Amino acid sequence: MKHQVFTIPIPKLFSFAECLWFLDRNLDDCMHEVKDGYVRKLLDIKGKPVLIRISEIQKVLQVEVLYGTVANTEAIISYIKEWFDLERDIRPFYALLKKDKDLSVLAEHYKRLHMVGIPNFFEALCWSIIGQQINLQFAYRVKRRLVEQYGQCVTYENKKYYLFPEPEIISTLRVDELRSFQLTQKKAEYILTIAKRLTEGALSKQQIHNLPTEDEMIASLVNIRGIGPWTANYTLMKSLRIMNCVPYGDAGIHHAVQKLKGIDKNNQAAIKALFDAFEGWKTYLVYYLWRSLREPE
DNA sequence: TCCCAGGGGCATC
DNA sequence: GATGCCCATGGG
Repeated sequence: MKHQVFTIPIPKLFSFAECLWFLDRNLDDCMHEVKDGYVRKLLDIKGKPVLIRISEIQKVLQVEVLYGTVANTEAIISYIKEWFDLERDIRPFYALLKKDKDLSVLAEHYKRLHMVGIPNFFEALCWSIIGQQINLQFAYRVKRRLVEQYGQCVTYENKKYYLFPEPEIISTLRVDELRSFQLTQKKAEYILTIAKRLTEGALSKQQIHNLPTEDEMIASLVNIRGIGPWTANYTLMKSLRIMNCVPYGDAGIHHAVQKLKGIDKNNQAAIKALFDAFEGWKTYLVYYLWRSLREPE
């Protein structure tokens, strides 16, 4: 059977190779597979699993539907645009980077890198809670176990591809069932509560997105147990692509500003001043600082 | 052994 | 509102 294939134009300042590098990062993320210049990922398109393969050919993204069929490709295209923050013109951000002699190297090293997001709101929340205060490799293992146990799965060429578990499924679990994935008691409770609120409709991505200001979005999220300022900012940046999110206190940011600008992690005023110079692009500065921590060197 | 990791809640003052 | 403690596991 012949696969559906279509293309998506890409903006001038966009690097698919940088997206792939970010997705791979030898961190063993179970939500996609990166190989030989392409990425495969299972999507939920109108309630049905659809496996896609994305590669770059002659300055367009080529999308191949490997499993499942779609009546029209709009839903897939809009997912990819969101995933890779594809339509954002990042030239103003580069102009700001170049103004700072210590940070201009970021523009040179990670040329045309766009933010790779987590469009699935529940996944973004769970991931940011799982990742709190533990090393990332361990966090990825916990996530993988959870996904492989409760996420919808499609097998293609003898490989398994997963959707992130639905909140409807997670909300029916008991705390001790979640704890068996090596979540702490508290984290298990947090994730369970969030799954229930999403299932009941008391919380949704759209509802948060509809709030008029970023401060109100933060306040609304922080109101939920388990979500503090760090998690709220992380989720807003990765899932809703809000552009002035800074998870202050983040260990990675501390390391990066120390390395690049010699700012001590306790010098909160200097850190705030640094970000304030990137009004409208604070999220991208966070993202590029994190990226700089994983420089192969 | 110790400290820390892409934190947050809670008690205490 | 600031501070200290707890959670829990694994890596360096």
